[in-house]
Amino acid sequence: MGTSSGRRVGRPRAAGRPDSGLQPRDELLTAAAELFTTSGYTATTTRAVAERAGMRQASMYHYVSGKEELLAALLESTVTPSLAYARELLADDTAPAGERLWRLCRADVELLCAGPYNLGGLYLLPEVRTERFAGFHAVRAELKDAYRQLLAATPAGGALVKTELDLRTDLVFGLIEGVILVHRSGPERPVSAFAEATADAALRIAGV
Amino acid sequence: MGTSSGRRVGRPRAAGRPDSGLQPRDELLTAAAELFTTSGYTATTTRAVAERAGMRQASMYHYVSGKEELLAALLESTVTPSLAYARELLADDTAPAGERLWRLCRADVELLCAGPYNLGGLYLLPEVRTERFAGFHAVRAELKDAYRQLLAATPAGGALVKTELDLRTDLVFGLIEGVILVHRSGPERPVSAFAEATADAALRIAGV
DNA sequence: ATTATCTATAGATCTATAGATAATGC
DNA sequence: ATTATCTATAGATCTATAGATAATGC
Repeated sequence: MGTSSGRRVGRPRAAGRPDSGLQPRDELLTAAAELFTTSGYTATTTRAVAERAGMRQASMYHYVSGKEELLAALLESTVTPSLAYARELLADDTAPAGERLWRLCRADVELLCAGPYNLGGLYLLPEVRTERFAGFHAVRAELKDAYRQLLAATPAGGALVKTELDLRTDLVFGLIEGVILVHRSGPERPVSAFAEATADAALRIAGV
Repeated sequence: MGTSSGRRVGRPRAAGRPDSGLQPRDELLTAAAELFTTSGYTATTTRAVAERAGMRQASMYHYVSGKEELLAALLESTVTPSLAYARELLADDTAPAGERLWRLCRADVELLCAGPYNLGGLYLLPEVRTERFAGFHAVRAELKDAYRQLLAATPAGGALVKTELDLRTDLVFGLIEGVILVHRSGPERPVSAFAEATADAALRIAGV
């Protein structure tokens, strides 16, 4: 029996929304993604999230402990795919490091620009500095370290002392994140071309 | 009679704070800058701002119409100095365009990283997209246009069609803004060296 | 019986205004 | 008299819990 179409256990929902086909928790995440990015995290109320997900405010607590949990899940979802790809690239010795770095940059920009919402900006929220989001920070630090390792493996990068390598890494990482934020202002541009141009720029910065 | 030391008209403040020497409105702006960047804009209450500025919540309304006005003023203060410098550079034909672009990048990074708070991140707030902040957007757009003009005036930039020029401008502007945001994570680095490295990177992106 | 919802609400805010008060200025 | 404050508060939230309810499952 499919979970989406069959009758479900429990009291029916009050507001008869068309069945999205998503699990309730995913409905909440989708709603949160839209509201957090368009209205802001703090300004978004639990009621707004729940209602957009098709349930009443109190019902949300059946699935998540509150807004923070939604934010944590969304943040991790922005970095995890890039990190998985970065790990693949680190393990692959067949391609030169410069080319692998280029691919990582392109993939990172595409993943973050392709989504319907600008989740990339959420990591700047002051709340995110909290211990509560240590998981996200760990994943992001690992991603940044992958950039560093790929950079270090290039001919140009191999010649750098640690301080210099850290600086280059920050510049490349800053470009990627900054470009994602700026991209929103001009979304009429095709993402794939933009991602490639950014990857080119990253390599120029890296000095490869 | 100095405004800072002499007795002042009006009922004395309740909480006896040391006289900061600032005008009350500036005390509010300073308090808001700190709180907006550390606790977040929406999460910061009017009470918190007023109290940190040394007055009671209600007294704030004597100087500003609310939080929005404070945010608008802070945002403009982050772009106005860079824009003033950009105008100077545009008018100066003695130096080559590439060098002027380099100086603008360096100044922009220095101005935003040198301040005690990371005001640069505030422009990403969803609230800022509102009509209320049209003034800030206008100033920021003018600054971005200065980048574009300097880029176009370089030998490499002169050869670009409009689409290409826009792309390069976005990449350079994205680098500058992204780097400012990333910088916070490693503030043990001297700002001036960092600003110069960023300006170098910007020129490499520009293809100059 | 189990489950996913709902309704209702206590307790804790937060903003913006109204009106009182304590200084200086003339 | 003018001014910069203060205290008090109405009205409008918002979060998280308690307890009721309406389905399915056995």
